[in-house]
Amino acid sequence: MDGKPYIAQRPKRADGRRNYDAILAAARKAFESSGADASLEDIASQAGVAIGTLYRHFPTRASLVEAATRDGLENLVAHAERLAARPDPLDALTEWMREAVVHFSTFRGLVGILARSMYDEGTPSHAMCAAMHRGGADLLRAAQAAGRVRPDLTPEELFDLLSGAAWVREQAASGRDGSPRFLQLVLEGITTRDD
Amino acid sequence: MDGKPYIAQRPKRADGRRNYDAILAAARKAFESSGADASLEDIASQAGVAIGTLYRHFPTRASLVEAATRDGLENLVAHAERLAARPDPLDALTEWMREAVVHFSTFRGLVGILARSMYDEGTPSHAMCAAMHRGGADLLRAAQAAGRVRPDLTPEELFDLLSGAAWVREQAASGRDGSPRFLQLVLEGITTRDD
DNA sequence: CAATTATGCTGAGGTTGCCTCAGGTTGATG
DNA sequence: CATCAACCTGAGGCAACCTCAGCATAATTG
Repeated sequence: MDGKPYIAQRPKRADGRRNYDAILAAARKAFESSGADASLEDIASQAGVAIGTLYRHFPTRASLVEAATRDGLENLVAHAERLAARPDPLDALTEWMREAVVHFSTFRGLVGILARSMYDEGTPSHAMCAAMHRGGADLLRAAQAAGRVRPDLTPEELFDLLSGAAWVREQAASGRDGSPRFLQLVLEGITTRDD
Repeated sequence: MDGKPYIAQRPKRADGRRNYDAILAAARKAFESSGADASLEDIASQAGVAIGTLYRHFPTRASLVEAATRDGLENLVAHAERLAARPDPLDALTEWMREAVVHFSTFRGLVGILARSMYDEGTPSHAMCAAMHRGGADLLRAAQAAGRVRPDLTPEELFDLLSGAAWVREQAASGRDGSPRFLQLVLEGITTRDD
């Protein structure tokens, strides 16, 4: 428990900011094409920067991943808040889950990182994961209150299901993406039957 | 399509067989404690063998993983056949899925390897995956024929669900294993309601 | 029981990726 | 323009991967 975990911050000097941005751009590209274990030295050289500079801005791989995915996940959280206003809470939950699966599988290896961050404070991505947890939990609660989703489902379980779907999508690299159907089955499984 | 993919075979000379077995034992231990990306040099030295010897017997990591998991998965397939004789086909399917999840998550990283092998011939584990596919598909078909499982569920989808559960279990390393509940939710989701 | 041979073993070494840190450079500030 | 904190560089130590030339030995054969 030593204060706050490092969240990469935009540096103050102009050259620092330039490099920070270049590294981030290179990292996004590399992660997307090679997964979360892309070579950091490649990323640095793609960004036109020495390896030490990369480590200055992003002391760990996890911190770089966090920075590279922050925007997308922030959007996801924001979307949850917007969806909460929808008249049909099951619709809202469904749409959000679909979107979440896509964001969770932005690149190979991300779901695993997020899943671990979810319950491990002191991880760079933990704050964002906690925010998503809140957003998802709210949508779930609303759907349950409306009697549309089985009431014994917890947010943790929801995220397990979600992560499972994202993982399936991640594996899908070439061809055959089973995640839409996976999610459909899960959704039909957790909704209450209106007979 | 070049003949058969390498499946590690027990070598002919006595010292060869000794080393083969020692490597396999060391590999099982290492995979279990460090995951599928355990150091091969560590494994070799634990087995009391030079690194070249390990590569002689197992030219790729995948071939070592295959050999290390073969027995367990063979048992799983055999069990599917035994279960097929059960009077209640839903019971049989349920029990087999539970067991499969455990075997799929023998060590961190295995599910991913199996999931990729499932549809990629030319992978060492492909043969075993195909056998499991058959076994699972038979149990599924029986449960569907008995009207106990939704008829539109394909074996591929079943394996996606199964792999998702195993993946969740894999992540559970410390505390919180969500896979039993995951599987329960999935099972309740795919069974037909008898109202 | 050699002699022969195929099978197997060794471990140095090339390659890549990780990460650190001592020393040099430069943007910001007054 | 002088100062200095912020920043950058890249060599180098470490670990893991994988290959291969040369040596060792189990099995076989006469």
